[in-house]
Amino acid sequence: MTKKSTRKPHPASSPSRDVATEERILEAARTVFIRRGTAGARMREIAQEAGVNQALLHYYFRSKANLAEAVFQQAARRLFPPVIALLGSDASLDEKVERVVEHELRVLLANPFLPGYVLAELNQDPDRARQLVEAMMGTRVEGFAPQVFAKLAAQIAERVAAGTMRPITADQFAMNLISLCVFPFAARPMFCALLQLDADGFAGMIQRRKETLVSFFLGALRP
Amino acid sequence: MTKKSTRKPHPASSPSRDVATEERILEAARTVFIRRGTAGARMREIAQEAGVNQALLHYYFRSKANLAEAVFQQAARRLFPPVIALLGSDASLDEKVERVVEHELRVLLANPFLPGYVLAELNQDPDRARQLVEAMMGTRVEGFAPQVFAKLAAQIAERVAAGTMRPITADQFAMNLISLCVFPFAARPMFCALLQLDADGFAGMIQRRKETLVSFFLGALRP
DNA sequence: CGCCGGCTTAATCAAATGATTAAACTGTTC
DNA sequence: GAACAGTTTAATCATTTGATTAAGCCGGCG
Repeated sequence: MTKKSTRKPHPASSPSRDVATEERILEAARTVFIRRGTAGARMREIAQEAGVNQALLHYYFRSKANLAEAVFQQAARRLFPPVIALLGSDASLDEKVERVVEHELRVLLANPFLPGYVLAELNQDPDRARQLVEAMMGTRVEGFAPQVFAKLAAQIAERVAAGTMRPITADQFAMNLISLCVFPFAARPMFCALLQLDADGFAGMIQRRKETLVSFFLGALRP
Repeated sequence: MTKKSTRKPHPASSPSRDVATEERILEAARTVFIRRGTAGARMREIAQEAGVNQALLHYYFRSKANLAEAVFQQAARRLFPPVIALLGSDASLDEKVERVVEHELRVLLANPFLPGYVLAELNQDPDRARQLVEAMMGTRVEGFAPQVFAKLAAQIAERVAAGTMRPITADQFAMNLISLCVFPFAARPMFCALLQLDADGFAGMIQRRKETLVSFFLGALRP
């Protein structure tokens, strides 16, 4: 069903598959892997979710491990490069804080299960850490981590010297900012249980958080 | 081996097992479940880790699900009640911040993989949320969440009225504090990859964090 | 001793699961 | 429209895995 009437001729390319089907499989794999984790996901469930036969998963991706890696790298590429780019940009520190908070809460509110999935994968499979950096190599996030932190440190030093900020290392600066943005999503089931929130209640709480988090963080940096 | 020479007679108790063996199994189960996650853990690996036969796992615990739940509830009981008790105590807000940070970083430094494991479980199995509150019922954490947050809110309102603190809801106060303490551990593989740290480097970074986190957090609350 | 009951093990089972195979289908080309 | 190449499917395989079974072990007690 949903067959493409216009099919590109692939004269000499290696086995070139139906890109729409491949995307449908990836979409289903995202859903199932994010819901169950890689170890808990079943190829049959992914096939059913995609509305195709199980053998097709192996036709497009060779193995479960390949499919899982594709999903993970895609998730990692969505989560990390934008933040690193923001932190490494030329904006002022205040602007960076504001933009990172705004960007993170907006993106994570639209994908509330991404952080839990990515963190679980990173914790359960030692190889995921390597795949993480590998996923970011392809994104040409100019400079990558070291330069970003060097730049952050320089900005901080400048403002500390000017007396408009209390000293903090770039590492701790970034870690605090990311923690405050991401952890509520990673620990979403915990907070929902403790504060007795449903999905809407959680979203509302994050909305209120948007208002307060920037001033909280900037307030902590005052001298 | 390591047979108990003194064995208690268990006249009318339900099948009472060798408590030392049971503890060895639980210890092994902790290790494997925390390392691989429940879905990724194998009963055979747990048995080998404990140095016993696989059938013994089923003799002491009926099923993998039972064993996994025992490990999870134990981990949850170690992580949550102390923090809730600290937050609900009679100490001042400043003292609470200081004590929570000190307690969390110390406990998590000794068990760096607990947060990742617990969060992964909560995200991958919807039933874990119920088991979480169930685990905390048994600990008689006087008052439980609602009272704790009510008390926090009262303390905050008092200091806000006195002009010594900027307003913040008790929810956000607690969420910020927990996020800053726990997230670096939950995202440990991520930070280790991004900052190129090994286990020692990570521990050192947390040590430095101990010095700065309290003043960072209290600084954010200044009016 | 001899047997009794709880503990432990080796061996095995049945179901689940990732992967493969061979056949059927579909649109394209000549 | 017949042959062809890429795509999709139903059926099946081999392995893994949680769970069970039946027999062995070991100390205590009569």
